[in-house]
Amino acid sequence: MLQREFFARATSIVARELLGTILVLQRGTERLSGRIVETEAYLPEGDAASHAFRGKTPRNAAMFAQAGTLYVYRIYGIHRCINIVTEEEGKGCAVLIRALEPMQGVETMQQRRSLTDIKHLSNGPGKLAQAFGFELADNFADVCSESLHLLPSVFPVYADDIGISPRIGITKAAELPLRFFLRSHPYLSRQDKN
DNA sequence: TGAATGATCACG
DNA sequence: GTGATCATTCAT
Repeated sequence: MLQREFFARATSIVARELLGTILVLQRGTERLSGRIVETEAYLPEGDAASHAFRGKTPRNAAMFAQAGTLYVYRIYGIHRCINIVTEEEGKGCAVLIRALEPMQGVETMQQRRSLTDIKHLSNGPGKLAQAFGFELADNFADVCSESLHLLPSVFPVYADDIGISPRIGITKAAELPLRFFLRSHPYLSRQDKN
């Protein structure tokens, strides 16, 4: 599985290299997993779109923990989003996991999402958090652990396979190309031209 | 295109 | 204390 050193690097590098890796969550006897196909980088300095832009607060505290820490937050009063903390402890940066392709535990995901179409189970940050059952209680969880970790991509991911675009749903620093995705992948939160 | 839905944070 | 804002989703 991916070690902490993997996450303790420049955030945009981590965001890019997370594409194709497999998120594994063991809850009791059940294992859920999926292949990451879309991420966004939230940089440590000068990134006005980042929750950590104005420093540490109760909500974003996990972003200042060590690399490989899970940062879970509630958005729009309804949904949850999950991030993985990057770089050195205390810098305040992370990668948002925006979409993945379900692998193991599809039935559970279908129940949680109240729908059967696999393409719509986890093609968005709020959707994948719901499908995997991530809660605010999972904030600060260790992504380098038995019950929660990432496995290397089964297939090689070449530069040509990767698309880059501005991040979605933000109003500040909206032009920065910090969203990374597997080009033409059917499980993206939205389909891009390039 | 807009409603749902509520915590968070900056400001004073 | 107050109010604008929000790294979204879904139905209309």
